[in-house]
Amino acid sequence: MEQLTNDQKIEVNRQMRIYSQGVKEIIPTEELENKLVKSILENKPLKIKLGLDPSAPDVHLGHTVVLNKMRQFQENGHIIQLIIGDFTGKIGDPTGKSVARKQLTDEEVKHNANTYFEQFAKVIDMEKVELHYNSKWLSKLNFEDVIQLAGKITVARLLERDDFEERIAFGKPISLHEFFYPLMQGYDSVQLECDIELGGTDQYFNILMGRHFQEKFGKEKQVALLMPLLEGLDGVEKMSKSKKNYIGIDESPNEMYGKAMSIPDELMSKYFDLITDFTPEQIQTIKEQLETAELHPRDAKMLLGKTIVRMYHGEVAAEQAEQNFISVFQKKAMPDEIPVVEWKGEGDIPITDLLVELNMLSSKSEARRMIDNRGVRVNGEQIENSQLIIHITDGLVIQVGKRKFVQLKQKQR
RNA sequence: GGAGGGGUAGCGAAGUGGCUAAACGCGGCGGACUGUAAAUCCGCUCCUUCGGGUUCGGCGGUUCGAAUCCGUCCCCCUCCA
Repeated sequence: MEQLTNDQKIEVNRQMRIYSQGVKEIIPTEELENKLVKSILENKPLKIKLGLDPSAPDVHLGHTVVLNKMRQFQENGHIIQLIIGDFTGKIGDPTGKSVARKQLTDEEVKHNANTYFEQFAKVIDMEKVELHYNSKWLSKLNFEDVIQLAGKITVARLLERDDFEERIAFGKPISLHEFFYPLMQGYDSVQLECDIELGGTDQYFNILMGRHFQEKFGKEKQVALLMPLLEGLDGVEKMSKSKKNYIGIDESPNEMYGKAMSIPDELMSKYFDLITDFTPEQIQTIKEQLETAELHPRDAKMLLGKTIVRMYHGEVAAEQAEQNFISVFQKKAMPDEIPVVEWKGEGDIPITDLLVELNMLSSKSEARRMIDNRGVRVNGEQIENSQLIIHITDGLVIQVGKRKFVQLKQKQR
């Protein structure tokens, strides 16, 4: 810090402030500062690593927590290194559940990677990203290399990982190959000489492995920058595709808005913190108003919903989504836009068959139950008889539950 | 290599020959209330042409009848070496 001019000091502090925002943990903070100093003195951008699992390409708001942070680095001229874990993906991150992971073909990996990129482009500048596939170096290691790598870490150290600890405590199996996941991920950092690795707090262990192995290989250690995990719509579990508690950044404005409205109240400020583009001051104000009950939680949520839609679909879509929500869910009107399904058959059909054929429900039994539970409406009218035969007419609106609507359009012949 | 324990619905967990399509809890879904929040209450939670059909790790057998008994295979855990 001493060798810096005043302006440069200010710059370091400015960046430090930005990067610390919303972060759960920086390990260690001083090193991040040192790296920034060095970067400025040598006029050399820092390399920021983000590892990606190639098997689940749907990008949701949970991912944007990290992506937003990436963008901040990018905006200050640092380099993002995206690593597609095509090799690692074959092993499977230890999750306790995925015992054997499906082996992806090269095409699938490519396709998934592209899906990521298209969606990432909504948050970061993909033109300026450095792209790597870790099979490039990992697939070249022979058994001896692997043993040597394994020799640089102790079993006790590996067992510290929460997930392993837990599984041992509960008598759950751990396959040996799972131990290699952190090794490989750590080796990636060695290869790419990463300065900083970003990730969710669930990546704590893996990211620290990067530091460990860099040191063992005589490289400068990377700084771990851990973002909080964003709980999904259920308010309990981490947002994830498999839990179906996510808001995808590709989803339609109405879906996004609606889902935002079902987020538990307690999570409001966290969402504002982590996934909106508001300034810290704006967020602070919202938090205070929520606390003093000046702002109704529902209204805060509407603002959140509108903001999310705006970020991914623009101002106009945001306004429309809000209007749609108000009319459909607050005033219980029909939505403006109902998915239209062409219907080739004509005449009469049992209601249960219709629901299944429209893919609104998965079996006739389910349809029958749904009707018995008063969850089905046709043209706004609640159906009470599951034996009902429906006469198809053009424009018929079928509703299942509160959210699922379909409008029939008779096919012209 | 040896000894023991275990595999039941999305998950946890009862059930050890018919009354079991399988208790109970969680989760999920629908309804009421509301703010598509929380809490609460009610209902549903394998398929079905409503006759029945297919389910309890896989396969085969015993039996009028099997999640339950027998054989075999697969998988998991614990302890000993």
